[in-house]
Amino acid sequence: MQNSSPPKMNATEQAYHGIRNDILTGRLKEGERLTETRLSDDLGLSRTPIREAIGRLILEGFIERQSGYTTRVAHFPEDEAEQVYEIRRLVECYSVQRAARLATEEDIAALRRIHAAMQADTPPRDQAAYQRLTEANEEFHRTIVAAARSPRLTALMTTALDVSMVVRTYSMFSEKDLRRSLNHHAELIDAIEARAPDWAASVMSAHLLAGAARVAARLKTAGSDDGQD
Amino acid sequence: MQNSSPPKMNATEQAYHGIRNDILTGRLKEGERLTETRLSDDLGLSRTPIREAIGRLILEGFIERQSGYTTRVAHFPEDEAEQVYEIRRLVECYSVQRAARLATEEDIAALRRIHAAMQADTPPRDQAAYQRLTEANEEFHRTIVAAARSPRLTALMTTALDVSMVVRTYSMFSEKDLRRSLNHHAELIDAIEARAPDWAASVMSAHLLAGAARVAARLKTAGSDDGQD
DNA sequence: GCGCGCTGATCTGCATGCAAAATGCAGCGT
DNA sequence: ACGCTGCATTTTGCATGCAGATCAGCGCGC
Repeated sequence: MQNSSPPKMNATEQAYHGIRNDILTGRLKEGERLTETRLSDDLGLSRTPIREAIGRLILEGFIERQSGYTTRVAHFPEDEAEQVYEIRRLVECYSVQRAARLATEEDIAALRRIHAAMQADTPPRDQAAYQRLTEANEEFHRTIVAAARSPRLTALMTTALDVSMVVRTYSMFSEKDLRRSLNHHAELIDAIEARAPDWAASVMSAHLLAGAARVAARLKTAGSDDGQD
Repeated sequence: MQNSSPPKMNATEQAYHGIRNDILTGRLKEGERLTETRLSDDLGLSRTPIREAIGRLILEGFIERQSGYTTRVAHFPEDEAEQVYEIRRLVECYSVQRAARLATEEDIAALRRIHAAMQADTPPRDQAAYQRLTEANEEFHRTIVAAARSPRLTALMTTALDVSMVVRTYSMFSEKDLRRSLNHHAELIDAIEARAPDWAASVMSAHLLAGAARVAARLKTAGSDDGQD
């Protein structure tokens, strides 16, 4: 199910995304023991890329080393999604504050470009459009963090935002949600361009709290049909 | 200079700490190109642990992949230390808020134990005492984050707090600073025990801002005698 | 004289081999 | 019947080998 769509990816990335995906979709259950050999067999790769992927997943908290030679899938609390949104709120509100002070014209132009692309895909006509929206959204947020000109934040983001995909949000946005999200993005750009850090931070906070609320509402109703890609 | 003190460490950790140390002390200069072969020669290890260390250092932002086969030491902005303290403030204030709600009796007992050990070493009589203080301090903060019961936060912390050691702060604390820091710690424990999230967060904020101010003051005066160990 | 393509050297990504450490199971002793 | 010790197996950590990609310097053409 995840084999053919991204054609160009080196073995380590394949291993990383493959294992992570298997954890998120539940193919690898919480607490299950992992061995490099089995994973390398399952994914058709050698142990080296598997090792590197496992190392990263341990750093990110998806996998835990118990003692010596025992490695297990981590156990996730039920408030995982809420946690991710809270942490993103901390990091991204701060980032956008800095971005409002430090963003260059190029940064702002890039944001506008991404925003335009997202508008063109709203409402999304097919699955591919959803895919593009999700990726553009990530790119948008990543661009803001990059505009904050802090290598530390960027490094944190590659951990935290990747994690945020735990809940592949965009595929469950209603059109109303999507439009609101787009409006937030537009307002964020305006606030950055106006060099108004507090304005930008407030919008970002609303943006992420809205996202969190949507996920929370969804988790309350449905609990079964996840794991769609 | 970093070879004999920690006797038990596997090759990957050795590589990680070795390279990171060489970057922090300036032995590897900003922008310098790195090759696995040279590093493995320098550190007397094979390429495999070097590769894994490089991978982690890239995630943490110490090293950058330029294009294809070119890997360089990252370039650090001058406000690096300030950045680290700001990010820690975001993450740790939030952590201690959660800790104030979720900490167990064991967590609080552990904090008290660490605190007592730090008091016993204050004022520090020798270099070893400084070392112990630094480590106990890290352990204290890590314990608080762990008490927040959020794997995400913990994962973030292993990136962000490790980074914070960029500035090996404790060796430049005056006795007054040390006492204030200890008082903060004591107050943090009390606030957590009293289940007072906002109180705890405020103290943590003060604690880290005080630390940041100290570093800032130091960077303003001295700029030469760093790189001690 | 200067730019461009080409070739050799270098470097990374990945696979595999090997030794040491850990696991777990069976047989022994109590 | 139960716990413990010892051994076979498994698993990781690290080293090394190899192929493809990249880089750097040279010669050729303009």
